[in-house]
Amino acid sequence: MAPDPESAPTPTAAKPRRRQARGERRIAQLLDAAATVFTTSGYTAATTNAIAREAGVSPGTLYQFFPNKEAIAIELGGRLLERWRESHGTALVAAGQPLPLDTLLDDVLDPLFAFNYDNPAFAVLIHGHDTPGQIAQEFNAIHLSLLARIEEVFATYLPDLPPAELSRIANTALTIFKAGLDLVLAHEGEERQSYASEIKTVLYRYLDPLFPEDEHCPVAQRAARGTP
Amino acid sequence: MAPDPESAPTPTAAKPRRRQARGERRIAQLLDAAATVFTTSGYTAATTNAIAREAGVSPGTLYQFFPNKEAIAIELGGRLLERWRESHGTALVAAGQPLPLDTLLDDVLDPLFAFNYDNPAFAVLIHGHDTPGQIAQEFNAIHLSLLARIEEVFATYLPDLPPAELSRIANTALTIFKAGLDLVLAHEGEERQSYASEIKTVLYRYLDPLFPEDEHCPVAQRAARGTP
Amino acid sequence: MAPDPESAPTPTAAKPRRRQARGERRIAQLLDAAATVFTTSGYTAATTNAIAREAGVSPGTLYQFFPNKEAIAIELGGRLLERWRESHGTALVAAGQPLPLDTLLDDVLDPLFAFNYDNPAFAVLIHGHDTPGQIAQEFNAIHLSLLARIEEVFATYLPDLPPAELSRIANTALTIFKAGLDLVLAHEGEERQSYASEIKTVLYRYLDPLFPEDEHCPVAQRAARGTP
Amino acid sequence: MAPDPESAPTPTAAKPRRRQARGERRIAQLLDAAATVFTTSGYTAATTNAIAREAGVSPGTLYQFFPNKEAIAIELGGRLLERWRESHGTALVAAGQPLPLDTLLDDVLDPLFAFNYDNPAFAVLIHGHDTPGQIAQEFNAIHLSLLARIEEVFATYLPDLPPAELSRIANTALTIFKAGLDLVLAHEGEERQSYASEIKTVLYRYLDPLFPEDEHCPVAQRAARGTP
DNA sequence: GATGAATGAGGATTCATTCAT
DNA sequence: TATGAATGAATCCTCATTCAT
Repeated sequence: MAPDPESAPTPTAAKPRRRQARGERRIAQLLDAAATVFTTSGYTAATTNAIAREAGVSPGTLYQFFPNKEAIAIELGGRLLERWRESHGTALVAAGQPLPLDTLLDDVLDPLFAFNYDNPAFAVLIHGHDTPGQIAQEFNAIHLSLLARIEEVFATYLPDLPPAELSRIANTALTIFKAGLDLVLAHEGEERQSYASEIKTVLYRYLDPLFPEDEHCPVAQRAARGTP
Repeated sequence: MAPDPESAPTPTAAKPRRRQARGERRIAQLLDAAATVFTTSGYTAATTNAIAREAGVSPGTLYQFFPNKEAIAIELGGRLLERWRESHGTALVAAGQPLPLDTLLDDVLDPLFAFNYDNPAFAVLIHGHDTPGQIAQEFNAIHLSLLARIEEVFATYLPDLPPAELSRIANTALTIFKAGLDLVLAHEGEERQSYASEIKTVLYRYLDPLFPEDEHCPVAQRAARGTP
Repeated sequence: MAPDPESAPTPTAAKPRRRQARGERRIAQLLDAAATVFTTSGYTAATTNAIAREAGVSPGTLYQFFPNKEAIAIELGGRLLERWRESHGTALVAAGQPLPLDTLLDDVLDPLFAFNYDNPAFAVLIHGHDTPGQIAQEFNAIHLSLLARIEEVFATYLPDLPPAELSRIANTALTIFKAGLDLVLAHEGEERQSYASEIKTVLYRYLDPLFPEDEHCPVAQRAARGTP
Repeated sequence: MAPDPESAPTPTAAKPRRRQARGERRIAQLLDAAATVFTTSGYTAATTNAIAREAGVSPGTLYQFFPNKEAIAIELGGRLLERWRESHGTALVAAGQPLPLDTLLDDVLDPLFAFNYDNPAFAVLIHGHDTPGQIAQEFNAIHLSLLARIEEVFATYLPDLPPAELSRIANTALTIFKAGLDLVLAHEGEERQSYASEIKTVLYRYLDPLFPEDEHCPVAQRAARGTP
């Protein structure tokens, strides 16, 4: 049993910092466990008891930090998204000038793939096959924020495209990426690399004709992508 | 649309079989109900009671025809696949000569999209996000058979490609199609048409560079696809 | 009678364990309930809901402590066996010198009968008419261990008997005892005593001719048994 | 509800013979099936559907002849008892003069064992471990009728015994026989024979001291039984 | 009579969630 | 806070029994 050093009913308002800290640790612990369990079983089949067990705490403790199963998934998704943003997400916006498409794809997708290798729960949650009603909603929001980012980037390249089309292209690209990610994650080692390349090729060939010809993109390079 | 055999008791024809008739009708009814429920909730979250209720029968009746939930999904998947094969599945093999890629894509994907508009459960099942163990197995088999078909077709165009690459390309194409299908099904009316086109464009641009230049494929047509 | 730990919250002693305490109490409670229900309905017809109800808890609580109905029966059987061993089981081995048969029978059977008066579930489980597969296995193990003990004792009296015969005799004696036990338990008061005597007589007369004549067993005593 | 076969409002008394005949065949079929299933699974675990299937008829048909599961067991038990009586049951009463005990035991038990080899369902039903309430009652009746027969026989040998004791002895003997039967049936071939002998020995030694010494029973023979 | 479909209450078991300690 | 016991509705599935044909 974990000894509770805080249990003394001292009427003095004692160090709330400590509490927060421990709470945060617990939450992280629980979210890690949730990530594992969701990845293994999917959202619906995952049980809160399994998550608590995986986290090494009792079910009661879990509910001390999350009001219900849904909230765990939402918080986990949010944190993963945030983690992503913190580490690589700004790269493609920070870049002052437009990059050539293939560079752009490498710059964006390589870390995104890498991130998902390390955080497979992200794919599980963001996909949202499975996740019922309310949750889907919540993750749709995340989806939409990704979408918005993509549109933003595309818009810098294609400022004249009608918004509807821009949206459709972004949506299509994101969809291809998400599906491709599953494909990539479903393989290991060299195969995985090959599939990652393949997905980038798909996106390159899909998007290339849309992008304006510019000097940032050497012909040789494009040709290489175009006919492997 | 699935014909409702329960509807009007037309006094015309249909007499020869008696005993099994009611049962067959019930099975169809149950599978229709299952399709609805699976589409709405996904496999894991779907309950056999919900399926029975949707079919307007008692749970016991359901179990008279199916040993368990899994069997329902498998039978439903099998029937949908069969229905598909009966109606359009042979088209792409029946074609004597190789078609130009865009025609091929239209010929194959248009009916496939159309079929999935009418049978949204197919997408749910074939995707198999969610579906546990044994089922995944079962549908993996369907997936693999589709894959084999695609490889077969591609092989007629690209006889010199190393098998591993052929397999990867087929897998990638199928993945794009399946993901695209979800995207398409997620929209209605004109939007849906636009997305269907978009997916065909993705696949066209992905596959076109792989396909040999030949007279079946007029330059003008390809150009149109290449830069819309 | 099983002591009821739930009864009066005597402020004396019993404090060292807290957490597990309630659980242990529940388990005992559930096993008591199971004993009652198994005795009343037999294993197959007993329902876990009935056991839970009898124990005054919800079905969920039962499953917090036992994975399934089988486990309850096995645990109950194990505990009863253990309880038996703790209280009287060693008597017949502890006895340094071979006793005369009638003393032996009294020493062994009287407490065994008494134990079964208080724990009628033991007979239900040990008999295993009814209990399907895995359970039967489990209780067969108990049966075999009893058998081994009996053979052991008989062997000290009859070291020259061929093992096959020894085994058959032990098996027969145990069978008679078990059947007799049912007979005894089916009666009350004086009748019960008479039947208990009768069973001992049966066993005495069955085994006596096998046992060597020795001075431990006065003729008079034997004659009394031999012709009542 | 059990259909009343007499209910058809046909004013003409039409060939009831044929109907009866077919019905009897069905009933026999069903009872055979029931015997098999009860023997395999015990009464509680046996299902009417399983019985119908084993009989090669539909569940509906079963219920055309029996109002419920219980009735099947009762009828089966009754028929087996009757079959027993018809074939050997009268032997021991028909015998004008009292036989020596060992002859009597051979005469009675050998065919009884043989009968049970061929009709293992008899043991299952008569034992009535398992069988709930009402049924047990019913089979208790059969048990009592057997008991009465035994008492009757014993009474011819021991006319002076107080009825209570007579009853107890008969009950004990029957109990030993039933338990012994299980033991015997649980073995095959030579083992089975050995156990059958052993049970007869048990009964012989139990009953012998009760029976009056008489010239029907040669000393040599008795000695053989007494100390094998 | 026979069939097989239909029923629905009930049984084992699970799981999100709450509560006493 | 942490614990783990408690809950009970909901799940999947079974089975005795009934009903339409």
